Amino acid sequence: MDIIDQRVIGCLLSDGRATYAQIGDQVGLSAPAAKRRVDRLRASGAIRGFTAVVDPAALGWTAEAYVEVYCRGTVAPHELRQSLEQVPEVVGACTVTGSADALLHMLAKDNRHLEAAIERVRDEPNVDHTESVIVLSRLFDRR
Amino acid sequence: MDIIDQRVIGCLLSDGRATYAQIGDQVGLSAPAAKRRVDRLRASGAIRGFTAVVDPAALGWTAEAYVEVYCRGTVAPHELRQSLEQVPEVVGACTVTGSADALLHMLAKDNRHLEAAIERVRDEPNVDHTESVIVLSRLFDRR
DNA sequence: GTTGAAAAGTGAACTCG
DNA sequence: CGAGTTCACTTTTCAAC
Repeated sequence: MDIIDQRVIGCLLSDGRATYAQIGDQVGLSAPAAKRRVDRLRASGAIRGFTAVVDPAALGWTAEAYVEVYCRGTVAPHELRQSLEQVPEVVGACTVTGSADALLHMLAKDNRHLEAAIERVRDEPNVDHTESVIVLSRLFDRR
Repeated sequence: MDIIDQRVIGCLLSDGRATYAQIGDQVGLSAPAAKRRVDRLRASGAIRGFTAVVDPAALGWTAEAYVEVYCRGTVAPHELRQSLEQVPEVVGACTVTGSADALLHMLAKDNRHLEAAIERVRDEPNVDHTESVIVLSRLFDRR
Protein backbone atom coordinates (compact mmCIF):
# COMPACT_ATOMS: atom_id res chain seq x y z
CA MET A 1 0.00 0.00 0.00
CA ASP A 2 2.00 2.95 -1.28
CA ILE A 3 1.13 6.42 -2.51
CA ILE A 4 0.17 5.13 -5.95
CA ASP A 5 -2.27 2.61 -4.46
CA GLN A 6 -3.90 5.47 -2.58
CA ARG A 7 -4.28 7.47 -5.79
CA VAL A 8 -5.70 4.41 -7.56
CA ILE A 9 -8.27 4.13 -4.78
CA GLY A 10 -8.98 7.84 -5.12
CA CYS A 11 -9.75 7.38 -8.83
CA LEU A 12 -12.09 4.48 -8.13
CA LEU A 13 -13.84 6.33 -5.33
CA SER A 14 -14.72 9.18 -7.68
CA ASP A 15 -15.59 6.84 -10.58
CA GLY A 16 -16.07 3.17 -9.79
CA ARG A 17 -16.43 2.35 -13.49
CA ALA A 18 -13.27 4.12 -14.65
CA THR A 19 -11.34 2.10 -17.24
CA TYR A 20 -7.86 0.86 -16.37
CA ALA A 21 -6.46 3.20 -19.03
CA GLN A 22 -8.12 6.20 -17.30
CA ILE A 23 -6.79 5.11 -13.92
CA GLY A 24 -3.34 4.58 -15.43
CA ASP A 25 -3.35 8.08 -16.95
CA GLN A 26 -4.17 9.64 -13.59
CA VAL A 27 -1.48 7.79 -11.65
CA GLY A 28 1.18 7.51 -14.36
CA LEU A 29 0.93 3.81 -15.21
CA SER A 30 -0.03 1.70 -18.21
CA ALA A 31 -3.49 0.14 -18.25
CA PRO A 32 -2.31 -3.40 -17.38
CA ALA A 33 -0.17 -2.07 -14.52
CA ALA A 34 -3.21 -0.19 -13.19
CA LYS A 35 -5.29 -3.37 -13.43
CA ARG A 36 -2.68 -5.33 -11.49
CA ARG A 37 -2.84 -2.66 -8.73
CA VAL A 38 -6.63 -2.85 -8.58
CA ASP A 39 -6.58 -6.67 -8.55
CA ARG A 40 -4.09 -6.61 -5.69
CA LEU A 41 -6.13 -4.08 -3.73
CA ARG A 42 -9.24 -6.25 -4.14
CA ALA A 43 -7.37 -9.40 -3.10
CA SER A 44 -5.93 -7.67 -0.03
CA GLY A 45 -9.38 -6.48 1.04
CA ALA A 46 -8.55 -2.77 0.81
CA ILE A 47 -11.19 -2.56 -1.93
CA ARG A 48 -14.18 -4.66 -0.90
CA GLY A 49 -16.10 -4.20 -4.13
CA PHE A 50 -17.87 -1.69 -6.34
CA THR A 51 -21.33 -0.26 -6.13
CA ALA A 52 -23.69 2.30 -7.64
CA VAL A 53 -24.42 5.47 -5.68
CA VAL A 54 -28.20 5.55 -5.72
CA ASP A 55 -30.43 8.44 -4.73
CA PRO A 56 -32.72 6.85 -2.11
CA ALA A 57 -35.38 9.47 -2.83
CA ALA A 58 -35.50 8.34 -6.48
CA LEU A 59 -36.47 4.88 -5.24
CA GLY A 60 -39.10 6.40 -2.98
CA TRP A 61 -37.09 5.93 0.23
CA THR A 62 -37.43 9.32 1.90
CA ALA A 63 -37.37 8.47 5.61
CA GLU A 64 -34.12 8.13 7.52
CA ALA A 65 -33.29 7.76 11.20
CA TYR A 66 -30.52 7.03 13.66
CA VAL A 67 -31.67 4.68 16.41
CA GLU A 68 -29.93 4.00 19.71
CA VAL A 69 -30.47 0.42 20.91
CA TYR A 70 -30.46 -0.50 24.60
CA CYS A 71 -30.15 -4.21 25.40
CA ARG A 72 -31.17 -6.40 28.32
CA GLY A 73 -28.14 -7.66 30.24
CA THR A 74 -24.92 -8.37 28.37
CA VAL A 75 -25.00 -9.11 24.65
CA ALA A 76 -22.02 -10.20 22.52
CA PRO A 77 -21.44 -7.93 19.51
CA HIS A 78 -21.73 -10.79 16.97
CA GLU A 79 -25.05 -11.83 18.50
CA LEU A 80 -26.29 -8.28 18.17
CA ARG A 81 -25.13 -8.21 14.55
CA GLN A 82 -27.05 -11.40 13.74
CA SER A 83 -30.16 -9.97 15.35
CA LEU A 84 -30.04 -6.60 13.61
CA GLU A 85 -29.14 -7.95 10.18
CA GLN A 86 -32.61 -9.54 10.12
CA VAL A 87 -34.13 -6.10 9.62
CA PRO A 88 -33.41 -4.96 6.04
CA GLU A 89 -34.19 -1.32 6.82
CA VAL A 90 -31.09 -1.23 9.06
CA VAL A 91 -28.38 -0.20 6.58
CA GLY A 92 -25.62 0.17 9.17
CA ALA A 93 -24.97 -0.73 12.80
CA CYS A 94 -22.15 -0.20 15.27
CA THR A 95 -21.46 -0.50 18.97
CA VAL A 96 -20.75 2.81 20.66
CA THR A 97 -19.58 4.53 23.81
CA GLY A 98 -22.21 5.99 26.12
CA SER A 99 -25.24 4.37 27.67
CA ALA A 100 -26.61 2.82 24.45
CA ASP A 101 -25.32 -0.57 23.28
CA ALA A 102 -25.58 0.13 19.55
CA LEU A 103 -26.37 2.87 17.08
CA LEU A 104 -28.31 1.98 13.94
CA HIS A 105 -28.67 3.82 10.65
CA MET A 106 -32.08 3.10 9.13
CA LEU A 107 -33.76 3.90 5.79
CA ALA A 108 -37.43 3.48 4.94
CA LYS A 109 -40.05 4.55 2.42
CA ASP A 110 -41.83 6.91 4.80
CA ASN A 111 -42.30 7.54 8.51
CA ARG A 112 -44.99 4.89 8.73
CA HIS A 113 -42.65 2.30 7.22
CA LEU A 114 -39.83 3.55 9.46
CA GLU A 115 -42.00 3.15 12.55
CA ALA A 116 -42.84 -0.43 11.58
CA ALA A 117 -39.15 -1.22 11.03
CA ILE A 118 -38.14 0.26 14.41
CA GLU A 119 -40.91 -1.85 15.94
CA ARG A 120 -39.25 -4.93 14.42
CA VAL A 121 -35.89 -3.89 15.91
CA ARG A 122 -37.51 -3.58 19.33
CA ASP A 123 -39.04 -7.05 18.92
CA GLU A 124 -35.63 -8.67 18.40
CA PRO A 125 -34.46 -10.76 21.37
CA ASN A 126 -31.98 -8.93 23.62
CA VAL A 127 -33.35 -5.51 22.68
CA ASP A 128 -34.86 -3.73 25.66
CA HIS A 129 -35.80 -0.38 24.19
CA THR A 130 -34.74 2.14 21.53
CA GLU A 131 -34.34 5.89 21.19
CA SER A 132 -34.73 7.42 17.74
CA VAL A 133 -33.52 10.57 16.06
CA ILE A 134 -35.30 11.29 12.77
CA VAL A 135 -33.31 12.85 9.94
CA LEU A 136 -34.92 16.08 8.75
CA SER A 137 -32.63 16.76 5.80
CA ARG A 138 -29.34 15.33 4.62
CA LEU A 139 -26.85 18.19 4.29
CA PHE A 140 -24.26 16.14 2.41
CA ASP A 141 -22.78 12.67 2.12
CA ARG A 142 -19.19 12.10 1.04
CA ARG A 143 -19.19 8.31 0.97
CA MET B 1 -38.91 3.70 -13.10
CA ASP B 2 -40.48 0.26 -13.34
CA ILE B 3 -39.69 -3.12 -11.79
CA ILE B 4 -36.92 -3.78 -14.33
CA ASP B 5 -35.18 -0.49 -13.47
CA GLN B 6 -35.22 -1.52 -9.81
CA ARG B 7 -33.63 -4.86 -10.65
CA VAL B 8 -31.01 -3.11 -12.79
CA ILE B 9 -30.19 -0.90 -9.79
CA GLY B 10 -30.06 -4.00 -7.61
CA CYS B 11 -27.45 -5.55 -9.93
CA LEU B 12 -25.33 -2.40 -9.87
CA LEU B 13 -25.58 -2.07 -6.10
CA SER B 14 -24.14 -5.54 -5.63
CA ASP B 15 -21.55 -5.08 -8.41
CA GLY B 16 -20.92 -1.58 -9.67
CA ARG B 17 -18.61 -2.89 -12.41
CA ALA B 18 -21.04 -5.49 -13.78
CA THR B 19 -21.00 -5.63 -17.59
CA TYR B 20 -24.14 -4.69 -19.50
CA ALA B 21 -24.38 -8.30 -20.69
CA GLN B 22 -24.37 -9.53 -17.06
CA ILE B 23 -27.02 -6.98 -16.09
CA GLY B 24 -29.07 -7.96 -19.12
CA ASP B 25 -28.88 -11.66 -18.21
CA GLN B 26 -30.13 -10.94 -14.69
CA VAL B 27 -33.08 -8.82 -15.76
CA GLY B 28 -33.92 -10.53 -19.05
CA LEU B 29 -32.67 -7.94 -21.55
CA SER B 30 -29.96 -7.69 -24.21
CA ALA B 31 -26.77 -5.80 -23.37
CA PRO B 32 -27.67 -2.64 -25.38
CA ALA B 33 -31.12 -2.53 -23.76
CA ALA B 34 -29.49 -2.83 -20.32
CA LYS B 35 -27.09 -0.03 -21.21
CA ARG B 36 -29.96 2.23 -22.25
CA ARG B 37 -31.66 1.57 -18.91
CA VAL B 38 -28.49 2.44 -17.01
CA ASP B 39 -27.91 5.58 -19.11
CA ARG B 40 -31.48 6.68 -18.46
CA LEU B 41 -31.16 6.03 -14.71
CA ARG B 42 -27.97 8.09 -14.62
CA ALA B 43 -29.54 10.94 -16.60
CA SER B 44 -32.59 10.99 -14.34
CA GLY B 45 -30.42 11.16 -11.22
CA ALA B 46 -31.63 7.87 -9.75
CA ILE B 47 -28.03 6.62 -10.12
CA ARG B 48 -25.65 9.41 -9.08
CA GLY B 49 -22.48 7.56 -10.01
CA PHE B 50 -20.30 4.60 -9.19
CA THR B 51 -17.72 4.11 -6.50
CA ALA B 52 -15.39 1.62 -4.88
CA VAL B 53 -16.29 0.23 -1.45
CA VAL B 54 -13.09 0.79 0.49
CA ASP B 55 -12.20 -0.67 3.86
CA PRO B 56 -11.30 2.45 5.90
CA ALA B 57 -9.11 0.34 8.20
CA ALA B 58 -6.97 -0.70 5.20
CA LEU B 59 -6.22 2.97 4.64
CA GLY B 60 -5.35 3.41 8.30
CA TRP B 61 -8.59 5.20 9.22
CA THR B 62 -9.71 3.32 12.32
CA ALA B 63 -11.48 5.99 14.35
CA GLU B 64 -15.15 6.75 13.79
CA ALA B 65 -17.68 8.88 15.64
CA TYR B 66 -21.17 10.34 15.48
CA VAL B 67 -21.22 13.94 16.67
CA GLU B 68 -24.26 15.98 17.61
CA VAL B 69 -23.85 19.68 16.81
CA TYR B 70 -25.60 22.41 18.78
CA CYS B 71 -25.64 25.87 17.17
CA ARG B 72 -25.94 29.41 18.51
CA GLY B 73 -29.28 30.98 17.57
CA THR B 74 -30.91 30.04 14.27
CA VAL B 75 -28.81 28.69 11.40
CA ALA B 76 -30.04 27.98 7.88
CA PRO B 77 -29.34 24.40 6.75
CA HIS B 78 -27.31 25.48 3.68
CA GLU B 79 -25.14 27.69 5.88
CA LEU B 80 -24.50 24.77 8.18
CA ARG B 81 -23.64 22.59 5.18
CA GLN B 82 -21.08 25.11 3.92
CA SER B 83 -19.52 25.29 7.38
CA LEU B 84 -19.28 21.56 7.94
CA GLU B 85 -18.05 20.69 4.45
CA GLN B 86 -14.85 22.56 5.35
CA VAL B 87 -13.87 19.69 7.63
CA PRO B 88 -12.84 16.71 5.46
CA GLU B 89 -13.17 14.22 8.31
CA VAL B 90 -16.94 14.84 8.28
CA VAL B 91 -18.14 12.21 5.79
CA GLY B 92 -21.84 12.83 6.29
CA ALA B 93 -24.11 15.40 7.90
CA CYS B 94 -27.83 15.83 8.42
CA THR B 95 -30.26 17.93 10.39
CA VAL B 96 -32.29 15.97 12.92
CA THR B 97 -35.18 16.03 15.36
CA GLY B 98 -34.39 16.48 19.03
CA SER B 99 -32.35 19.13 20.74
CA ALA B 100 -29.28 18.93 18.48
CA ASP B 101 -29.22 20.92 15.24
CA ALA B 102 -27.20 18.40 13.23
CA LEU B 103 -25.72 14.93 13.44
CA LEU B 104 -22.32 14.32 11.85
CA HIS B 105 -20.64 11.09 10.81
CA MET B 106 -16.86 11.45 11.15
CA LEU B 107 -13.88 9.26 10.19
CA ALA B 108 -10.26 9.77 11.27
CA LYS B 109 -6.96 7.95 11.49
CA ASP B 110 -7.06 7.55 15.29
CA ASN B 111 -8.68 9.08 18.34
CA ARG B 112 -6.09 11.85 18.45
CA HIS B 113 -6.86 12.81 14.85
CA LEU B 114 -10.58 12.50 15.59
CA GLU B 115 -10.28 14.84 18.55
CA ALA B 116 -8.48 17.44 16.43
CA ALA B 117 -11.19 17.19 13.75
CA ILE B 118 -14.01 17.60 16.29
CA GLU B 119 -12.11 20.61 17.61
CA ARG B 120 -12.23 22.10 14.12
CA VAL B 121 -15.99 21.47 13.93
CA ARG B 122 -16.43 23.30 17.24
CA ASP B 123 -14.37 26.21 15.90
CA GLU B 124 -16.71 26.71 12.93
CA PRO B 125 -18.85 29.86 13.20
CA ASN B 126 -22.43 29.12 14.41
CA VAL B 127 -21.34 26.02 16.32
CA ASP B 128 -21.89 26.37 20.05
CA HIS B 129 -20.90 22.95 21.35
CA THR B 130 -20.83 19.27 20.34
CA GLU B 131 -21.63 15.93 21.91
CA SER B 132 -19.77 12.87 20.60
CA VAL B 133 -20.44 9.17 20.52
CA ILE B 134 -17.36 7.11 19.61
CA VAL B 135 -17.85 3.96 17.52
CA LEU B 136 -16.39 0.91 19.28
CA SER B 137 -16.92 -1.58 16.46
CA ARG B 138 -18.85 -1.56 13.22
CA LEU B 139 -21.25 -4.52 13.26
CA PHE B 140 -22.13 -4.26 9.57
CA ASP B 141 -22.64 -1.78 6.77
CA ARG B 142 -25.00 -2.46 3.88
CA ARG B 143 -24.32 0.67 1.83
C1' DG C 1 5.60 -1.92 -20.19
C1' DT C 2 4.22 -3.95 -24.56
C1' DT C 3 1.52 -6.88 -27.48
C1' DG C 4 -2.49 -9.30 -29.41
C1' DA C 5 -6.53 -12.18 -29.06
C1' DA C 6 -11.00 -12.33 -26.76
C1' DA C 7 -14.61 -9.69 -24.50
C1' DA C 8 -17.28 -5.64 -23.67
C1' DG C 9 -19.05 -1.13 -25.02
C1' DT C 10 -21.66 1.52 -28.21
C1' DG C 11 -24.17 3.53 -32.17
C1' DA C 12 -27.19 2.48 -36.21
C1' DA C 13 -30.66 0.15 -38.57
C1' DC C 14 -34.50 -2.64 -37.81
C1' DT C 15 -38.82 -4.84 -35.54
C1' DC C 16 -42.67 -5.21 -32.62
C1' DG C 17 -46.65 -3.69 -29.68
C1' DC D 1 -43.05 6.37 -30.86
C1' DG D 2 -41.06 4.02 -26.99
C1' DA D 3 -38.51 -0.06 -25.95
C1' DG D 4 -36.51 -4.36 -27.57
C1' DT D 5 -33.15 -6.78 -30.72
C1' DT D 6 -29.41 -7.87 -33.90
C1' DC D 7 -25.31 -6.45 -36.16
C1' DA D 8 -21.12 -3.97 -37.24
C1' DC D 9 -17.32 -1.52 -35.35
C1' DT D 10 -14.45 0.52 -31.57
C1' DT D 11 -12.56 0.23 -27.12
C1' DT D 12 -11.23 -2.31 -23.16
C1' DT D 13 -9.73 -6.23 -20.78
C1' DC D 14 -6.33 -9.44 -19.59
C1' DA D 15 -2.92 -13.09 -20.03
C1' DA D 16 1.61 -13.97 -22.11
C1' DC D 17 5.87 -12.17 -22.91
